[in-house]
Amino acid sequence: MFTEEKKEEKSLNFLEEIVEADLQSGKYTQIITRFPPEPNGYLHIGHASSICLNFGLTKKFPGYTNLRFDDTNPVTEDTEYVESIKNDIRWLGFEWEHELYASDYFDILYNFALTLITKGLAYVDDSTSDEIAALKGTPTEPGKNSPFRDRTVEENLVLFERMKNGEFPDGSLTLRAKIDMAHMNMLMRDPILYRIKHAHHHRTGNNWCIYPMYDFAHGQSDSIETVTHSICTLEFAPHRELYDWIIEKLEIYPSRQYEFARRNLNYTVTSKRKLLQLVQEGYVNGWDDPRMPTLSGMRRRGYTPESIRDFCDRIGVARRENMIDVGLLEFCVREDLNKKALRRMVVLDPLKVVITNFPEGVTEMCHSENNPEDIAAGVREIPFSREILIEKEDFMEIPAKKYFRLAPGKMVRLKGAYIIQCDDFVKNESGEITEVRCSFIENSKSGQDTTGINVKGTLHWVSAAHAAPVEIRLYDRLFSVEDVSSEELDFKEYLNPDSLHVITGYAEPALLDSNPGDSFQFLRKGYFAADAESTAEKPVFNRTVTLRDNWAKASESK
RNA sequence: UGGCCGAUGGUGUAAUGGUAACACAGGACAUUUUGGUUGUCUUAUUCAGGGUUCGAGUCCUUGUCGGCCAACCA
Repeated sequence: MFTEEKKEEKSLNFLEEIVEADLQSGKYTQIITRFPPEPNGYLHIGHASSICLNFGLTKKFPGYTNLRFDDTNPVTEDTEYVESIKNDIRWLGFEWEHELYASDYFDILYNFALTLITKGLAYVDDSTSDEIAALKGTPTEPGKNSPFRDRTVEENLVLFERMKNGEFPDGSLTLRAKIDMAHMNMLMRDPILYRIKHAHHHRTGNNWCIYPMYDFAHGQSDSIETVTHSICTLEFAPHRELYDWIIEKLEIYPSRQYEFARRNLNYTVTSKRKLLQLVQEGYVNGWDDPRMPTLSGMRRRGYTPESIRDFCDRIGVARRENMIDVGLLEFCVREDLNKKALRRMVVLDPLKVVITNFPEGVTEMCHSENNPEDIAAGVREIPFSREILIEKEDFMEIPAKKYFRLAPGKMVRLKGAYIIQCDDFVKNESGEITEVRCSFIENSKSGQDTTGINVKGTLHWVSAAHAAPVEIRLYDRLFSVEDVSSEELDFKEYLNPDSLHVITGYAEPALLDSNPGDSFQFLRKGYFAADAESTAEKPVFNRTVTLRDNWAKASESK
């Protein structure tokens, strides 16, 4: 018997095509990519895409990927971020070849600047920031030369050295490339290469008071590392001309830049500035708040690395603007957790049910599979007794059409236990149903049912006497509009007021056997992960995502 | 009135001059001791006009629409 391996050949994305062509033409025998975060914030779902792209390329083709921190702006950067970034990349499932820092190249970069000055391709400018802006021109008007543009090489060398030595205050002088103030590409109008910042750097301390700009650090860092394919987002496309110019004038290793469109998720913000604001102004409880689209937040929420990688894989990569439905991300995590998560019964909004024909004070053990998708996960014991708890929404005094849960006279299966029939119910003075009275059907116990009765509905339940109260945090999307950037008001105006509800749930005893980070499927309710701070004394579960719910969908549309 | 980059179902990605495919979302049915899962079916004159060609989503051209570019941020 032959089991034919019919692996559907997935077509290459445009970056893979470029790499494959470069490999086939013999331009390279191996490729080198890099993931270049600035350590000024936590990694988010958008970064995951870039990580999967860069590391994915060298997984598919010969070569390796470096982690390089783009730490050229000391005032916003911090080692806290360095650590979280490394942790998140590893959690996602990737390992870099070398851990590198642009700041390691400050000496080399300084010498590159000297080379440019010596070649008459860079000059020290005394202009203020406003003056530089004023002479820059606009996209439709050419700029004008700075009055300091024609200093001699010697003068520039001396001034640049004095800049480095700390003889000038912040913002007083800059080093600029001498290119063309009338260039169509604004970035080529004598871009600033170095600026003065008397600031403490997280790695170089107070060794430097001049720091290179992105354009004078990124391309050269790529070149120093002989990165073959430097992949970045579309907004850097105009920088490519400058990237190439610097490499050409410095006559260094010609790394090449390729751009892809950043991935946008609806109902989500991934701007570092906005995320920082949410954290600093207390709209969320830190970078790892489970509502945050940060990798640390998603981890705490219960997202698995596999599901995030699968998501990145499914959305692909291209060069056009996009808005991806967050529902796809939810689909990915459901699909992964469906295979892995152990099932447990937890009642979130309890209603007491008394089984009137079941003896008082007796506990009977029932059994249920831990995961119907995975027989190897085994079965567990669940105590059953005279008083149980079910969800309020699982009983209706006057059942709606096609409602096949509990209602007067109706029968339902209690998952893993007996079929019960509703005989009566009790209301309080305000008309609220406080108790449902049922009788269980003899010989209908799960696994040994000889009654032949076919019921439409199966409910999750928990024995009242054995129920363990657990804190449950119900999360919903953080924003109530698809795209805050296309709305008129400040993005915080669109925060979803219902993004978090904390309730007490009543769990079957088996749930208590869990550790922080463990994921479970609460039957019929969704996937939940034990919070990082969950303890045996105070168990806390975060809802990762609800289950698909066709009944809720159908009732909504009515 | 500038330059650069884009445009394929509701969404995302394919089709590399030769039958518009896959996934998600939506809809229908079946299965089910989770209204979960699973299975089947279903949803597009490829932004518009013109051109090249036996043949165009793909090449050329014009237009329209969208994004990006004037931080001592990355």
